[in-house]
Amino acid sequence: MKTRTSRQQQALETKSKLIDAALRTFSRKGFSESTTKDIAKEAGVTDGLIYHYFQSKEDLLWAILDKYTLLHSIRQALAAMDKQASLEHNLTAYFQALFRNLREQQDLIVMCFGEAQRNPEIRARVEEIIRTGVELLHAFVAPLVRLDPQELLVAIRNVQTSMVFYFLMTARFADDDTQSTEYIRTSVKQFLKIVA
Amino acid sequence: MKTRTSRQQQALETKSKLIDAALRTFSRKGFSESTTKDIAKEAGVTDGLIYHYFQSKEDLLWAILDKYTLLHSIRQALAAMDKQASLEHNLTAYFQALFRNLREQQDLIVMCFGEAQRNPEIRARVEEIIRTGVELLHAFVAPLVRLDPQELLVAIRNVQTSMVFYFLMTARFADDDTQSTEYIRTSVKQFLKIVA
Amino acid sequence: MKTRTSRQQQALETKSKLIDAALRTFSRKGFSESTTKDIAKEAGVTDGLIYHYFQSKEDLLWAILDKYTLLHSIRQALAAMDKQASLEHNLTAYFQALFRNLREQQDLIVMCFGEAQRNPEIRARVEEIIRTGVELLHAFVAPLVRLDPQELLVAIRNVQTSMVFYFLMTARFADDDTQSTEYIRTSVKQFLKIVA
Amino acid sequence: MKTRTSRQQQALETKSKLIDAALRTFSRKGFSESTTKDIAKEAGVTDGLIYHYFQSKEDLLWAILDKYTLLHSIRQALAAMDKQASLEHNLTAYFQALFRNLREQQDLIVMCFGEAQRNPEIRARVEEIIRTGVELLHAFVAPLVRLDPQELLVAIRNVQTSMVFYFLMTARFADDDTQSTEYIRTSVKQFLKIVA
DNA sequence: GATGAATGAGACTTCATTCAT
DNA sequence: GATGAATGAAGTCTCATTCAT
Repeated sequence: MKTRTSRQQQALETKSKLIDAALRTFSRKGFSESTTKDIAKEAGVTDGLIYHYFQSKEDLLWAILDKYTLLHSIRQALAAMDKQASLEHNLTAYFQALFRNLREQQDLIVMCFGEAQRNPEIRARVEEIIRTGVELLHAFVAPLVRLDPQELLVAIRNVQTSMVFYFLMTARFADDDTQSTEYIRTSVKQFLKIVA
Repeated sequence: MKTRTSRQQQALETKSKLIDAALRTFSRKGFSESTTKDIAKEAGVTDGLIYHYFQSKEDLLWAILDKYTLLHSIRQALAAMDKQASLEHNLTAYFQALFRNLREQQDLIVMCFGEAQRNPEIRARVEEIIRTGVELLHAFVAPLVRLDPQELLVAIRNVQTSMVFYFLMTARFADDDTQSTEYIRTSVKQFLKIVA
Repeated sequence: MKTRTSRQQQALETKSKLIDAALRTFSRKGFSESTTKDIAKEAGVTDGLIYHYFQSKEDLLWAILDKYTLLHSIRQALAAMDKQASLEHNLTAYFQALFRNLREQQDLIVMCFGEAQRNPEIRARVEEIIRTGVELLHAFVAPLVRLDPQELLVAIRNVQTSMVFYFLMTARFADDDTQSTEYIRTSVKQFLKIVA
Repeated sequence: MKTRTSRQQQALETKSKLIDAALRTFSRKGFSESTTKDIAKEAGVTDGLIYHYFQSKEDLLWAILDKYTLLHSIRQALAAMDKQASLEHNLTAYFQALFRNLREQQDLIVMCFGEAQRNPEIRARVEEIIRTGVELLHAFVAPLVRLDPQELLVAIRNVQTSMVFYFLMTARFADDDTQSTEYIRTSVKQFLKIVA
C-alpha cells in the first residue's frame, strides 16, 4: 500500500540524496579531496549518475548552498523568543538554539568555513549569513538596550562570531553540552555588561 | 669568521625560498589546489628541486609551520606595552599590533584557517596558538582587573577570536586601517566594560 | 541462454586484453622498463583504463600469474602419453610437447625467469611450477624404472631444468625445430641410461 | 707510515669501489630498480661522483662485466684437477669448486641471470660463458670417455646448466652445503652413467 | 533513470644527468 | 677529485567527465 512515488519523485529523491552525500563528504574531506566516486558511493549510486543531475562537481557545491541555509533556523530561534522574559534569558536561549542548529548543520558549517578562505563565492555566502544573523539579532536587541546602535552592532557581531568560533574549535568535539552551556552563560552575562 | 658558506648558504636560501613560495601558494589556492609546479614556479626553480629539500608536498606544509609562528609577534607586542599607560591604551596598542602582525603573516593565517577544518594537525596548531595567545594576554590583564579569572579567560578568548575573525573576513580586504582602528577602539571599550 | 552479457562481456575482454598486453610488454622489456603507457598502447586503450581494472602496475603482474600457468599444459602432455609405447617414445613426446608449450607461453616464461631473481613472489611461483612439474613426471616414470626414487628425482629435475634452460637460451631463437628435436632425442637417451 | 697511495691510486680505488657497489646493488634490486643514489650511497660517495668515472649508469654495468668473469675461476678449477685421480673424484671436486665460485660471485651471477632476458648484450655474455665453460670441461673429459663427442657436449651442457640452475634456485639460499654436496654427488654419478 | 567502461589531462614524484663550486 | 644543488623528462596514478548501453 505504499504511496507510489512517481518517477519524478524518485528523481528528486536521488538528487537530494546526492546533495546530502556531497555535503557529508565535502565537510569530512574538503571539496578538492572529495572525489565524485566518494560522493556517489556515499549516496549509494554509481559514478556517472552525478552528471545526470549536476553539471559538475562544483555544481554540487552550489546545490548544497541552495538547499541549505543557516538563516532559516536563526529566524526560527528569534521568533521563538519570549517577549515577556528577560533579555538574559532570551539571549541564552537564543545562543543555545544557535548551538543546536550549528550542531545539526555541522557538515554545512564546517564545509563553508573550510572552503571560505579559498572560494570567494563561498566566502560571500558566509559573510552574508553573518551579516544577516547580526542584523536580525540587532533588530531584536536594539529596542531593549540603550547602547549606541553602531556600538551594539559591534558587540553583537563579536559575540556571534565568538560563538561560532567556539563551536568550530571546541564545542563540536565535546561529548556533552556542559561546557558549552557554561560558556554561553558567561558570554551572555558579559554581553549584557556591554549593552546595559 | 668565514663567510664562505656560500654554497650551503645558497642551499638554505633556496629551501627558504621554497617554503615561502609554498606558503604564498597554499594561502592563495589552498593546499590541494596548489600544485608542486605552482610552488616551484613561484620560487623560480624547477619541479624536481622541491624533492631535493622536502620529502613530499605535505612536508612543505610542516616546514612552513616550523618556520613561522604567530606567537613570537604576540609576545613582542605584549612586551612592548607601557606599564605606565592605561589598560585601554595598552589594549588598543596591542590589538593594533596584532592586526599588523596578522596582516604581515596574512598568508600563514589564511592558510591555517583554510586547512584547519580538514587537517587535524593544523587544527591542533591553530588551537595551540589561540590558547597560548589567550594565556599571554590573560597574564598581562589579570593583575589589573577585578573580574574572576575564569570569566576573564572567556572575555579574552572572545575578544581575541572576534579580532581574528574580523581580520579574516573584513580587515584584510580593506585598503586602509580607518575601519579597523575604529573597530578595535570600540571592541576594547566594550571589553573594558566587561572586566572593569 | 541469454547472450546479452554484452556489456559485462566487453569489460571482461578488455581486462583480458590488458593482461595479455602486459604479459607481452613485460616479457619484451621486463617489468620495470615497461611503462603503463606501453601496456595501454599495446592493448589499444588509454592509460587511465588500467586503473579501472587493476590497482597498480604490479597488480597486473599478479593478474597475469593468476590467468596463466604452465602446469595445466604439463598435465595435459602427461595425460596424453601412450601407456603401451616405450618410455623413450613417451619421454620424447613429452619433451616435445613441453617445448611446444614453452614456445606458446614464451612471454610468460621469459617474464617469469627475468623477474624471478629480483621478485621473491615470482621466484616462489617459478619454484612451485618446477617442483610440481618434477613431481608429475616422477609419478609417471617411477613405476617404470628401477632407480632409487631420490636419485630419480634428481635425474628428472636435472633433465627438466636443462630443457627449460635450453629453451630459454637457444631453442626460442631458432627458426625451426631440427636442432631442438635432436637435442631432445639425445637428452632422453642419456636420461634413460641413468634410470635404466 | 702508511704507503702514500698516489692520487691516481686513490682514483682507481674509488672507481673500483663504485663498480663493486653497483654490482651489489644491481644484484639485489636489479638494474632499473637501482638508482645512482643507491649505488653512490653503497659506495660511500656522493651522487655526482659516478659521472666523474662513468659515462652513465649503463656504463657501470659494462664496467662490472669487464672487471669480473666466471671463466677465470672455471679455468682455475680445471687446472687444479688431479690427473691421477678418478674422473668421479675430479668431477665432484670440479663442481664443488664451481659452487664455491658461484657463491663467491653470487652477485654477478644473479645480476647476469636477472638481466639476461631483457638485455641482449648481457645474454650474449652469459651464453659465451656457458659455451666456454662447456668447452673447457669437454676438453678435459673427452679423452677419458668413449661417448660420441657430440653427445658428450649435450651431457656436459646439461649437467652444467642443471648445476647453475640448482645454485640459483636452491643452493644460494641454503645455510650449509650438506644438500648441495649430496646433490653434486648424485649428479656426478648419473653423469658418469651417461658417459661411461 | 541508471550503469560503469572509457577518456585524457594533469598531479605527485623519481631519477639520470649536469655543473658550479 | 669530490660535492650536492639543480634540471627536466618521464613514470605511476588519480579523477572529473563523457557516453554507449
